[in-house]
Amino acid sequence: MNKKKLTHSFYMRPTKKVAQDLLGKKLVYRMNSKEVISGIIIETEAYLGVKDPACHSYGGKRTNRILSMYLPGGHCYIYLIYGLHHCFNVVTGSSSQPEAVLIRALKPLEGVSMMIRNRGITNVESLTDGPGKLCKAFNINRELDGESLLGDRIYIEHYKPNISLTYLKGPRVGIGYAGEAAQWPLRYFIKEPIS
DNA sequence: TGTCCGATTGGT
DNA sequence: CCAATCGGACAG
Repeated sequence: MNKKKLTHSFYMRPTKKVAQDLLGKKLVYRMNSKEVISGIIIETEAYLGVKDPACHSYGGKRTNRILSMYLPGGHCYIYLIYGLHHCFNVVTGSSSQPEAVLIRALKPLEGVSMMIRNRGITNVESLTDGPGKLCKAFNINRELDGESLLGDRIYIEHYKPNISLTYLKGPRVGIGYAGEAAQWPLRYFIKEPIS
């Protein structure tokens, strides 16, 4: 099961399903031929496209920033938020459905020393426990926007945790402007600890 | 061209 | 609680 890259068909499924199923999977970033950074996905959020007031593509919006959302499932959608932090998303569904899954938190696995360097902190607990934090730890930025997750530079693998996982869900974070949609239980997370 | 503001974070 | 920090989005 491990070391098996998720395929195109995985990402083409309904966004909520992908968001939940990404929990416990392993995000791998190969900075170059030698250096590998990876972590287990422990928190995600689904963004449901044109019908979702919290989604950047709400109402069919199609601006330069969000063009990657209009790629087929299995691509990266990365944008800068608050002029300070990057957010990493996994594009889902067909190109006519501009939907994505935000990766909100990881449990660091490989390349921890590099994450510590990238983040400028030593506390491993808070290395990748937020969408902006994990991008900084992985040194991910908009240069990877639109990149395929089926290639060798960045991808997601199956992963077999050593313990059974407890799956939870709740309202998404930081989208108070979205009205009713702010209550939709589209945030998925795993109860710690994971090994 | 001008103004407003955000799928966050870190420090007070 | 609040500042940081900047580019996207949209109004004019």
